[in-house]
Amino acid sequence: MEEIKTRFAPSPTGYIHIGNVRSAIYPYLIARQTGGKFILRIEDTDRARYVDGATELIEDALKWLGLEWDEGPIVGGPNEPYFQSEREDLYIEWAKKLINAGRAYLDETAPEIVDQYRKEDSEKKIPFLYRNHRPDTADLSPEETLARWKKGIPLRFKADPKNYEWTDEVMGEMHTGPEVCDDIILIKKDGLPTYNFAHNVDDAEMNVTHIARGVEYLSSMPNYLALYEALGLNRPKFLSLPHILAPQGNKKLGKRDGAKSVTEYRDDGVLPEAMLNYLACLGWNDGTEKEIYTKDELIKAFSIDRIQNSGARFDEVKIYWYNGQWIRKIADEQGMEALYPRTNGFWPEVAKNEPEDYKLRVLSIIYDRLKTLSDLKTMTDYFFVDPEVKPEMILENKFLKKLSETELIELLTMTIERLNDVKDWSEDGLQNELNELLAKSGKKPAEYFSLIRLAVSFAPFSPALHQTLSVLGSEKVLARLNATRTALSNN
RNA sequence: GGUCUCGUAGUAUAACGGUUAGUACAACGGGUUUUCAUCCCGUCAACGCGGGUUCGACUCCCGCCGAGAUCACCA
Repeated sequence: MEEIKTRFAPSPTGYIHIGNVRSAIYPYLIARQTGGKFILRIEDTDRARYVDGATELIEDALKWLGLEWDEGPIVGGPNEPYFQSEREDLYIEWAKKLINAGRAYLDETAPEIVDQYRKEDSEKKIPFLYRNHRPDTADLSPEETLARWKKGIPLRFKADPKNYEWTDEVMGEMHTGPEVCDDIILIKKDGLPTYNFAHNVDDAEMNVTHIARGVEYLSSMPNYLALYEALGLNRPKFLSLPHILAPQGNKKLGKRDGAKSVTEYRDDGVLPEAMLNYLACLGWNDGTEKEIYTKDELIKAFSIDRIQNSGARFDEVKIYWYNGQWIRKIADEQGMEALYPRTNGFWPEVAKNEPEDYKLRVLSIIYDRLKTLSDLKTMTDYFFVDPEVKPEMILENKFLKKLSETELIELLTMTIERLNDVKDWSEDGLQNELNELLAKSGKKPAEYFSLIRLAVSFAPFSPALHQTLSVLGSEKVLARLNATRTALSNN
């Protein structure tokens, strides 16, 4: 039984955004599911578009998502190197096979001339095919071609115009006619291969069994199949993955649409589990109503034939929903201690020197309000520093505005006096105290609790009152209640 | 223009000839002793159009319409 091998083969032209990372996720899942290998290959044959450091960005994103590769940069493998720019000799070798087979020719036609051909055909309203404009060098014998070929002379494939049929694992049975077969460039003027040639050579060399990539390559398939035949290669399985669509319009999501990099979501406090879960389920489902998948569950449940064949729109609102689910899932299943390390770097500046166990307690009462970890930055200040006292926030509160200032002050006084004597500041203990205070106040819960909540936090929202007070502790609570009472008195 | 692909609510999807067309996000309303959120309950909302085939079509066939991809010495 042949070992399953899949690959992700990005070009180092910048960061990986959520529009293209899915073509890493599905191959990864296929490899893991079958006990096969997942290869990372860097397709850097376009020197003009090469961006320094982009490879690291790609590696970083894959690692964060948990898509570890078995062969590729850093880890090596049996087909090193995994950078196409370092495999130049190999492509030349394979190109010579094509020359010897009479299926490749030298072409020094200037790009301007090619443009001219294109224009002429367009005016004649016939489809532009380069094979209708083959130069004289196309008739040279393999020996002559080989003898004249040197770096700097582009090499073209000699197409075999006919019907092609193949199976796309996602799109189904495909067939095209001879009109789409053309002479594609194999080796460029700079001596490096084009994508069209290099990736086929590499996939063959690396024994890739499943080629997954965006649907934009679907229309190039006949030319690739011609190449397979000319080289005597077996066809792997092909998966054309539909595009992830931009928020507006129906076009493929790209950087121009503001597609964020995968790691930008990491920096915003999205968990990799949530991102992987969401992206995997954007355009795939297992037929059940299950929504939340761990990586292992995805590996187990994934199947190629349930990949959606229409484009799916990326929904930032839903990724945040997934993230909230995952924050709670980790806390509830693995404990707050497991979630806590993930919050590193997401606390407000004022929490910098606070003890870990205190922050852990804050997290434990506020985690179910988080959509992203970075919400901690804006939601927890008052746990670490005394809030600015703003009497108007109390006076204008929808539940409190009907109470007089005198009443408010009396309620605060009553609370301060009672809490002064309380020794048990546990959540349960405070729950009881607050219930008794509420009864004694004669106010509605919304009135009394809102007052105390605002008096100690001056925040638009906060966790349950007894939890908030318990975590803050008697000293802070009493000081803040006093400060608020003083401010109201002076108002 | 040639070739190819796609088409269920605002979004993501289920259904694989017979269901009141299911689910999730969003929106809206309600419930849980305050707020925000979680959680729970509910409401709104979809088969692109037109022909066939069939006792019966979201499902099969044809046409149309709409959307997208591709036609580079970019990948």
